[in-house]
Amino acid sequence: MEPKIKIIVVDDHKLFLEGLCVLLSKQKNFEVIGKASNGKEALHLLNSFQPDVLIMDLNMPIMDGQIASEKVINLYPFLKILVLSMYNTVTLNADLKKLGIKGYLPKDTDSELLFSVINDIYDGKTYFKQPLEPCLPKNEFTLSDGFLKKHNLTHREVEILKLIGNNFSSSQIATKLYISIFTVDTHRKNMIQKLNVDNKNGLLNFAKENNLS
Amino acid sequence: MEPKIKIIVVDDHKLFLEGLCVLLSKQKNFEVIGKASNGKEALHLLNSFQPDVLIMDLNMPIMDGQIASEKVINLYPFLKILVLSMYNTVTLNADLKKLGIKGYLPKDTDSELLFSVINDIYDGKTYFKQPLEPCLPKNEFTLSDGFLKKHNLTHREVEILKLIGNNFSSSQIATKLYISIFTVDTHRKNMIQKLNVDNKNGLLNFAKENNLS
DNA sequence: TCGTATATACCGAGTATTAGGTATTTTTTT
DNA sequence: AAAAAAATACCTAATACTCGGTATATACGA
Repeated sequence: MEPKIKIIVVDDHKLFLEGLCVLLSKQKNFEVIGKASNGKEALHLLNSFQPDVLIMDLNMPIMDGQIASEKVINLYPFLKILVLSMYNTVTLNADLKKLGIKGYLPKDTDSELLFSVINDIYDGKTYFKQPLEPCLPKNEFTLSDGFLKKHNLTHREVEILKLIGNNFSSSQIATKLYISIFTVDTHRKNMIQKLNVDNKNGLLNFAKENNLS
Repeated sequence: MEPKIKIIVVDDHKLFLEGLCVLLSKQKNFEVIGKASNGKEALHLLNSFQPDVLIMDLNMPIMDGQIASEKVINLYPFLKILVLSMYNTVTLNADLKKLGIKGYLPKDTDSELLFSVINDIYDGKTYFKQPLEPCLPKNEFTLSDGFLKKHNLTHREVEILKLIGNNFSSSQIATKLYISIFTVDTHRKNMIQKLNVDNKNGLLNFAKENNLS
């Protein structure tokens, strides 16, 4: 029997951390030798334990995953790091590659893919999941009428809300939708009232929290 | 031996979903009888299986957790729903209570608390974790110098960035920090350049993605 | 068909942000 | 002590957002 792949997992969401560890431990060729809730704890752990693969969440308090990864790589250049994250931007993958990280996966992948990527990385390969910008345009289809009713929004308003969430200005939105800037302003104004937020930033937050961007 | 508590888990992050299910299954008085990746799937599942407790994520694509919960409660008024979420706002708990949901927990709680809350809810109690606004002020202490260096930001800039992330206007920030609005503008301008974002909204996004708010 | 909801467009006045600067003081580092 | 970095303050002009309105055409349901 070949030796098990030794893994340390770092994530601040404790439920996710524990769940993931159990999931990995159930695989017969993986062994979770440690877990940490933030970058600092992870560095501490690495003083005592040397894993083959380090699974690291980005977006953690105390010490951000990217910074922690940087430090880890400086200290242990041959340690293979797999990054998990919720957000994915166009430049993120490039940044991670430059850092010397061996792989990236979004948090909504299924476990089978995770397992195979861990094996691949252990074997010296790399794997970077591409962000799917053009795919999943979050069109009308995915928006239930329930969502509209719940927030008392109309289709057109949500359409504009998405554009606001994607950081377009009123005049840009007006151009894009072939309507007057006054109309865009009106819709924005109405949404601010309906959603009970203070200003455009509130709409931006709402869009982000409801995955409208 | 008393009967096990039957549970269905709904979450779009597949890794989290699988991990959580395994975690729950390992407890001897829980039995996971189903899992779903969105509200629609959950409603489908409930046609065939009746759990004692439904664990539901908010913030899902296809069908949002809150809407799904509403529908579920209409169909099965006696089903106990426990909501998990990453974001927590002041009004969220109130909304959930009004809906008839039995409990709320943030996603970074540890498993022990989750287990005990599931038991409590099963026993007819409710549990709503209070949002901790004043706590965790994300002060200078939690911000590593690494973070500053990585993004080439200064302490003062991050201080202002946090306030921008918390939706304060330049003039409000100026008042709060006892400095001129011009100074705030300068810092904002510099950060927009340093972080390579388009405008204030970009800063808002950056703040949000880096947990600065 | 009649009302309601929706989408559209406009006005004015005030406030905020943005993109170019320049420039001084304070703090930190060498 | 000198140099570099950080924080401070100011200017102008353009653009964007906000809040108080009003108003019309169109689509949709009872």
